[in-house]
Amino acid sequence: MAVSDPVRVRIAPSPTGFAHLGTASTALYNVLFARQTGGTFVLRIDDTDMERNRPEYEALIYESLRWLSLGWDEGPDKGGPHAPYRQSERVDVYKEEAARLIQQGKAYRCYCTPEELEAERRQAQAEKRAYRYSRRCLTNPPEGRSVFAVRFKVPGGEVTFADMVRGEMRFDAGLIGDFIIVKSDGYPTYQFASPVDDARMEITHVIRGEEHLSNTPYQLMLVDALGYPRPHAYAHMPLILAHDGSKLSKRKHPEANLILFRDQGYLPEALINYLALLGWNPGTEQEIFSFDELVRAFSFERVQHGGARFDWEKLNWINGEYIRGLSDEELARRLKSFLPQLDEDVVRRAIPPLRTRMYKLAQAVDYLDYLWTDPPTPSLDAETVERVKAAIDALKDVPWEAEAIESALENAVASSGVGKGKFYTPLRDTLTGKKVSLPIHYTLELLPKDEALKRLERAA
RNA sequence: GGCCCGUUCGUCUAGUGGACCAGGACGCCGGCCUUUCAAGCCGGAGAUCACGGGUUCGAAUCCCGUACGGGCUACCA
Repeated sequence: MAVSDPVRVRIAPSPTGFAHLGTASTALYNVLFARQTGGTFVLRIDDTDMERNRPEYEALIYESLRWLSLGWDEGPDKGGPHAPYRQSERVDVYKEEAARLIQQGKAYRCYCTPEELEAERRQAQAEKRAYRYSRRCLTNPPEGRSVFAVRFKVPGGEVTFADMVRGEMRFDAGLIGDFIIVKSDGYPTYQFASPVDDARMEITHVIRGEEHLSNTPYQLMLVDALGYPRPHAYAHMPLILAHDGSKLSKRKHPEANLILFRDQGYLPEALINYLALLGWNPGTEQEIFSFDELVRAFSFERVQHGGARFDWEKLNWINGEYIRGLSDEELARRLKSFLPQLDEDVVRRAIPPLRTRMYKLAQAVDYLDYLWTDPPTPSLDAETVERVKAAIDALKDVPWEAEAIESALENAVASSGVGKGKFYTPLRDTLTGKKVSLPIHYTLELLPKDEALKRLERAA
């Protein structure tokens, strides 16, 4: 592959579960690099696991990536010069390549049953040696069997390659046993399909998670055996870790589901910002980055080598920063789907007191649900009831607008002989049924005047 | 077991031989503001740089070893 080739990168998620944080993170780094170099970003669906694939998971990948504005230039839904982009639709390609390898003596059929392989493995373990396939089907194939997988005959030697984050990598392929490239169901394994497609789709830079670092020599041997040019470089990005330091996985960590972030009201641009900072840093003290700033600042040299724990607290802070930075119009627009019970006008009026109080959009519900639910009427002592009555009197003839309400209330407080806290707390309780609310004048104003007065009179 | 990657405040990190008895951010604690809760502002605590050996006048920074964590080693991806 010539160095001057236009950059082509890709992600290859498998639709075996919801789209998760790791997919977003890898996609982000790929997109950043593509935008930075004027390259092309390809989405390839890696659906070679017939047991676990589900079409709805593929739809979720599209939905999640689009939500994050991590759009692709070529993919199953858009087509492109290397279609199809779904591996299940490229089985002929892999079969053809496997046949070529077999013909050239670089791969062979393996008729071993899972039980036989398991026995080999056990044996090796018992003898305390590293397990490698015995090659019995190469040297002494069994007779009369028809079910087979295809194994790559590992040539051994040393495999070296350039990693943009870790530098020159070197692996001893002598330690790698012959591995399966086509499963007995006819579908390719990841180790086979991935490098074949990368080569055929002319991927120039393979940017993926660190879990694939040790897989790279497997794939490079295949690329060489097939006679394809190798990618210019790889970049193995640090893993996102769960709180306990283990790799964030779909099974163990359902909270890594991207759709859940959207549904809780994390802003896509805030999540992107946080993800970029997890494992990479600009070398300056800047923390908040627009997408364009990320495109300009990102570089693989400044990528962390070790995994990073996902920290909700910091994400919450960044998300809050973004929420506070939104215009009233924009915030109202984004809040809409979280507050279907409210008129646009009410949402709009709620924004000034609301915006500094949320670190995620779904919290608006906690502050505003008193507007569409009827709180229980508190039972107040005689003295408190007098104050509520005073509030009603003060409010009765006031224009229903926050400032007017505030000054009317302040007058009532002044002549009540108690402080604001003591005066407002029962009002808040009566109006919302909660101990925490927006400032009392906003709490009142957002409610229709008759409804507000009704609730107060009920308690008085 | 083998191979690979990693290890700086609770967390994310700055740091590439002397300016570091280690800087920033989140979180935490205290104060101010304040009707509650936030936001904002001010201040503070918090890291013997995993450990042990080297190299060097000098090491968080270089080398070796150990420990710990993670990944891969599947007819999962």
